[in-house]
Amino acid sequence: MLEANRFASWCGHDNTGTLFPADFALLPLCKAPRIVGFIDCKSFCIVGYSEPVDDASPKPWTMQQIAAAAGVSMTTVSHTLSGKRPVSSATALRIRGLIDQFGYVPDAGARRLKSGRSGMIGLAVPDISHWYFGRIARGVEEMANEHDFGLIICSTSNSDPRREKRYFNLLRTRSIEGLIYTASREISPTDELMSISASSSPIVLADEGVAGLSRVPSVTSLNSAGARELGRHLRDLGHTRAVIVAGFAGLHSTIERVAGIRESFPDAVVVHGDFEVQSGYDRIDELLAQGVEFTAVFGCNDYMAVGAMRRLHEAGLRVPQDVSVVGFDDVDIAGVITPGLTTVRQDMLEIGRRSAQLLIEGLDAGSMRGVESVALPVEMIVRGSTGPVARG
Amino acid sequence: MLEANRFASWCGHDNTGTLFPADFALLPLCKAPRIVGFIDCKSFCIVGYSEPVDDASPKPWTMQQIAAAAGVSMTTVSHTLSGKRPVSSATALRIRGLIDQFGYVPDAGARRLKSGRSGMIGLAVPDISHWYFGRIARGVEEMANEHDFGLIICSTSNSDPRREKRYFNLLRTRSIEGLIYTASREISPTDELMSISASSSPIVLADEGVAGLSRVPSVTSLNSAGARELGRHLRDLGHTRAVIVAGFAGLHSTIERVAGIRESFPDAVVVHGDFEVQSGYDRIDELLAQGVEFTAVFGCNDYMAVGAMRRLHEAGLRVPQDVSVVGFDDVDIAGVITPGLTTVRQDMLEIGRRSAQLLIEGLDAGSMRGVESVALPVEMIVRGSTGPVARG
DNA sequence: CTGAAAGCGCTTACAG
DNA sequence: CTGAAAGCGCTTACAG
Repeated sequence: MLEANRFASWCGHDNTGTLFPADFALLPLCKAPRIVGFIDCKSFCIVGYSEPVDDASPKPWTMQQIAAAAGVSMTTVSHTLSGKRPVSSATALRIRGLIDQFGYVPDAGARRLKSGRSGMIGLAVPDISHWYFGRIARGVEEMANEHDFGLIICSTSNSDPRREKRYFNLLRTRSIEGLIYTASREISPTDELMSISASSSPIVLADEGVAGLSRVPSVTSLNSAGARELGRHLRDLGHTRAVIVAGFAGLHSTIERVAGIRESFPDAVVVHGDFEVQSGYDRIDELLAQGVEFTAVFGCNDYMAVGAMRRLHEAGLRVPQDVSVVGFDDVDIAGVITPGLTTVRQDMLEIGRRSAQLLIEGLDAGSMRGVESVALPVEMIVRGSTGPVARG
Repeated sequence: MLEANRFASWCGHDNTGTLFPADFALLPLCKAPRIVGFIDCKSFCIVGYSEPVDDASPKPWTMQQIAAAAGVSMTTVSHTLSGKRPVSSATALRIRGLIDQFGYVPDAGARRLKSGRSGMIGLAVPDISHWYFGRIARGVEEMANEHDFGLIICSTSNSDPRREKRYFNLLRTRSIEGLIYTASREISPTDELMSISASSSPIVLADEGVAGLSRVPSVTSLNSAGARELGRHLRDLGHTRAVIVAGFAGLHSTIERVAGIRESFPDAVVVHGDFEVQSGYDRIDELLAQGVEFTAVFGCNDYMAVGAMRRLHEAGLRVPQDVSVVGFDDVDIAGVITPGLTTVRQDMLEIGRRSAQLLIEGLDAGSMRGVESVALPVEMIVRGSTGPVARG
């Protein structure tokens, strides 16, 4: 009591309610009191708080302090929060009141240390600023949120090795409970992913399966079905000479899409781009220079198709009168450009959602063993970029 | 030794090196040994590991186990890792060897519990799948990575109150050390943000300042300068009758852009959209129906400008011969559509990078007090959507 | 319905 | 150059 003048406030309770001096509720949310002494733990405790230092980050309240203020044990506070065992309603009410008043929030790290669960999942994508991966991310986040998981994003930046390390370390340090991985290029068997996933870690592959990782569940589109449909569409329009601007040669999706198109165009010329507009432009440029003749262009994604259209336009070739062009994905711009791009719509949002769902399923089950891969249906969208082949 | 048959492996060392049985290195990375007994802590320890249960998530190694294997204290292992005090090079070498061999990674949660730092920052954006916010996210992530911070993404989904709660709780639970907040609409003074930021929490506003939060640093574009330039451009082309399809009325950026344009077009009609393509379309539709006459349209962002262009096209009005259209942002499609959209380029990537930089500065300094807001320059990009006003 | 106590896996004064 | 020990803030058997 010698230091009584340092006490700025006190709180007390009897077993029926809680008493606070008027100014107590006005304490800034983040200003943490130190318990300086106990008068009677069952009914009163003295609480002091440090001088107003709203500059440095103030220490948050602890469960210990809530317990002391409520005159109960931490056990009871903990159970009031978790609901894992009954707490008398009077006590619970009092504790909850204190928690609200103090603005107490349990420390996530401490919680995690005991429970072993961080409540976080990770998403590794090549570039979060791409529309395509952004949609996946949004789907993942929606589903994660529905299941009370937080989301940590890691851009792989098209395989920067330092970054690759980083997100797998998130898994290792238990910062995240599971990882959703979206491959951008072929994954070499030497990749860290291979060794990690070999030990049945909680990993789901989104959008792109990886050869040799059959035990890792994946969520992909039915690429072959979509490509087949596009092929038939152009075949039905009378086209016979086609070129395919494919993606990276090692990717599952590329292989599947090329195969699907080839069912209708077995002789189609195949060139490879990198999924960006410029590469579509460049490939068509090269083909034109080489004198290759064609009336149809398959872009393995919309961006390359757009690049192709631009080069055709510059060459004085009209779309679709002279050349028909199709893409894949149905990105936001596909319907905005003129002519609109005929393409196959992938539901990227759903790919993200389902990926998260599979991961969380596995997490809840304690193993990815029973989790099955998913292939989602796609839908052809016919717009103005395709038309009947020119006569003559 | 009665249970010797349960021991699958052992390890030992003398003070010059480490000895392991051949199969030891082949242990799956995540299979954790339990220390079953010590023969001589200074030279040998017996390690057993559980039956091969590659199904359930296996327990990772602990620092305790590394220390035991190396015959040193945890203190020394910890300091070998952190470098916070000298460790004899022989010991350090031995410990590092063990760490590599075991694939040990320190537990992030435990580390955080002691150090009080999670190494994570949060980013709250309305919708991560939008190109615009995706660019910000990417910039934030780049900078965060450079400073060894992880990034947690929270979509605010245009102010779903449940979500709003969630990301501020990340801050409260110490899951993240700081938050970058991108407002999508006007922030009401009753918002949680207001109360949180009032206590000088580590928060940075990206892209959009908020009235009444002067103490919270922000990173924005020079909206008025960009808008002024667009206004002059159209004025120079001879336009006099303009309409402005503005964004949400309460946003700083909207106010600034409208003001900038009005310097050249004080009488411009102002209508408000929601930044989406459809609203640009709808507003022009309404104006045409009302018989409003104009030769120039200012979209407060590119998407609305694109919507406006589409409606004009449908009305048989040519861009730019009959009506000139400008946008703001220079999103990816601005250069792809025909005609290309004249607009003002904002460097969203840099907005993200700088926001993260300010936040991390404040975090390192222990306070946001000295952190100054930033306004980034913008650049007008003239494309085909603007031209001289039609004579007559 | 409630509490005392152990312990999650680290870091860091304190003491050689 | 190194170690024993306290403690970060919780959760959870164990014991009433």
